[in-house]
Amino acid sequence: MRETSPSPKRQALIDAAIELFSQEGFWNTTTARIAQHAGVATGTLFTYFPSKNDLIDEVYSAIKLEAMHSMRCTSGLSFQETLRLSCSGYLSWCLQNPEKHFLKHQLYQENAVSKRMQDSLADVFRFDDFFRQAMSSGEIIEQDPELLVAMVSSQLEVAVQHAISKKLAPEEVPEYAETIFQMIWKSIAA
Amino acid sequence: MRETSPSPKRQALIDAAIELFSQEGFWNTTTARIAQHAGVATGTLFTYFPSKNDLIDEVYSAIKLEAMHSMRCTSGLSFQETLRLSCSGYLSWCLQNPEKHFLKHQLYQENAVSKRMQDSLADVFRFDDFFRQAMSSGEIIEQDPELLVAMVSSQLEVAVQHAISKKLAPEEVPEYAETIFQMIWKSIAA
Amino acid sequence: MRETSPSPKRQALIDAAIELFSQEGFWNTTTARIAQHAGVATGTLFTYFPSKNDLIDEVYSAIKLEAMHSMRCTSGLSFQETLRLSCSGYLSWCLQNPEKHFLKHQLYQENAVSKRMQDSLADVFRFDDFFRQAMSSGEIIEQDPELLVAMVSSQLEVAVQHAISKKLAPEEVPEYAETIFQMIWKSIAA
Amino acid sequence: MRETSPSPKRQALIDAAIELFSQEGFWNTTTARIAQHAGVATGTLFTYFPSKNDLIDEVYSAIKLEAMHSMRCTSGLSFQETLRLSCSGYLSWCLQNPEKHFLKHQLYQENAVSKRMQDSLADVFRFDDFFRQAMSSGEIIEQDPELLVAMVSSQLEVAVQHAISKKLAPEEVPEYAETIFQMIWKSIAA
DNA sequence: TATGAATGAGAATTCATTCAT
DNA sequence: TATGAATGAATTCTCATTCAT
Repeated sequence: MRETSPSPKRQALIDAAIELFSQEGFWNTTTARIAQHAGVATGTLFTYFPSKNDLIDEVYSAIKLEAMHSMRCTSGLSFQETLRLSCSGYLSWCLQNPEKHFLKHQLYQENAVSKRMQDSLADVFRFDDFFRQAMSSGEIIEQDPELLVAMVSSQLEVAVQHAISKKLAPEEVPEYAETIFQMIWKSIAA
Repeated sequence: MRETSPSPKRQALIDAAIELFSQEGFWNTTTARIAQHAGVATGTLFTYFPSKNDLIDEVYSAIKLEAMHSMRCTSGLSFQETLRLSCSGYLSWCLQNPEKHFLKHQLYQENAVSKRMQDSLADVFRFDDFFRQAMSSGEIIEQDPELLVAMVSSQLEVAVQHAISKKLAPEEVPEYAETIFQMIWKSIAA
Repeated sequence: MRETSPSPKRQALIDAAIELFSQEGFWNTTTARIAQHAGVATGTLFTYFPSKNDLIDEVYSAIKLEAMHSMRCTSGLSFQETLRLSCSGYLSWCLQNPEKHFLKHQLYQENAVSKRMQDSLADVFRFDDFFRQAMSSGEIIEQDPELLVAMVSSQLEVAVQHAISKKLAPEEVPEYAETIFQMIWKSIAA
Repeated sequence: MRETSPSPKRQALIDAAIELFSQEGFWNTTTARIAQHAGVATGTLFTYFPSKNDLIDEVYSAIKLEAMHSMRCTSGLSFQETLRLSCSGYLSWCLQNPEKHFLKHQLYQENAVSKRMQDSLADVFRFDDFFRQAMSSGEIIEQDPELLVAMVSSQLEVAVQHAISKKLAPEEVPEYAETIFQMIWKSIAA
């Protein structure tokens, strides 16, 4: 099902960057190490990415897109049900890709991602619209949608972090996800 | 009530570091600039802090202590009331010290703070014990106390961030704090 | 009368190099840009020129030859008349090809041209012989012919530079050329 | 008679730069080599000069000032006499400092010197004013003073170059200087 | 011949840290 | 203690040149 990747070296560089950034942190990872880890020459990195910062943008974008994809769910469901599935979908993805989850958080917090890339990604996912709708239909409390989105996101992040640090077994995830969802839902339900 | 600080230069360095780190980011601030901003010679920084990382630990510790102090409240109150006061106290402090709040978050996320310092601070504030108690008295849901503490903390962080970005006026804070507390409380109340 | 050029790509590369070198300077122009500007692949440059330095030699040679050609004049004239025509011819050519004139000077001064190429070109134009003759016939002062040639050349260069910086109009050129020639002639006339 | 130099390392760096630039050319000399040649660490160069370009400006300025100094002569003399002394003074200096003379020319031609520095030096020596005066008193031909200055300068440069390449003996210099002056004078005398 | 992705040896510059004063 | 010039390893990025296709 995978499309022929546009450039194996480019992908190798992104993969290497993800691995090293999440292991050593972004500022402690040199472009030389990334290239080496990707099995290419130092200069090759710069054939694909004009600068280290551009590489970071691409890494962040790639992870963010993948993460967002994990929350996509069938339409036609109620807001509550959609949110439930989104939460559990995201939780599962994070637990299967802990280093990506960590790195996404990290890059964002470190302000390593360019404003340009942040804006371009923000335009793609309009969660606040989704919440606004639920608000007008009286399902959730009346609050700034942006605040609610941020609240829910951060609760999810904490839940992920906790599950990782507790080394939650796969079979425990569904129940854990439901517990978390209940906490989240109680905090925003009308 | 303040004790005579052990060394004005040491404090000047910490203050300069806080200001510059929060303005330019930790990795973009050189020790030379910190010293200069503190009005001392470059070498002097190293008479007080063995390395840049030690300075960061001290900076983090100083901010964290101050932040924690803002949540201290009179004993003899119920858990709910204590939490309510803690939340509003912390929110107020953050809104009055946005750059410190920001920096605390930043340093923590960037893994710039040494494990040693993190552990030593965690020992000082035993929030989980506090939550454990409330749990056994049936006031809040049965969940890993660590998870609950993390959840509540992160919800507070989001609330702060949102208030800052929305430039909340001082007179609006009490009501905002209560709203936030309600959301938090609903998510953990038994 | 022009022979079919041995290779259009080779010529395109030389032309592109002339344009870019004179615009950005030799050391700031990469072989990749030259190739791109010439509409060929980066590697192609090296099928025609073993190295960047060889390209420079060729560029210099091409310009020098063209410049020298502008001074060729009908035989049978007196030394003075020949020199007068040479001066005005060279001046005209320079003013019509300011970037080539500039580049020729530049490459020469920067020692970018190989000794090999410099010698090989010096062999082609035997100006000193021409001056030596005039010297023995008593038309010009007794001095090392090499010195006189260099003097006259440099005076011409200055005249060109000045005309360019003053943006001399085409109709003013003949009079200017004559003025310059008078100065030159006075300095070497017996 | 020498004043205590403001910084021996700074001077050592300038001296090393002069030597290496004139031997290998500016673009082929790395900052590392300059530092090494000056007997200091690589980083030290940048304590004294913010960038390689700033070092070049300083080198050029130092040489230019020294060269100009060689032309200073007692006032109260006629224009012709002043020019004669200037020419011979400059010639002597160049022959005693061939590598500085060469480098000055080189840096100027390569456009390695910043416009800022060129302008600041041009303001110091107002040769054109000097020529303008002689022109109004009828001593030299009526021409753009800038052109005359450039002409005379370039004739001198050629004379220097020639003397160096011919390895003129010191005792031959006075006579050579006079010959050159005669050629120059004839070309501009009224 | 022609291509252009890949190479990797440098290059300029930075900066935490040292140390003689 | 305090200083700040000096250090030099480390970093990002460049670019002439190669070579498999």
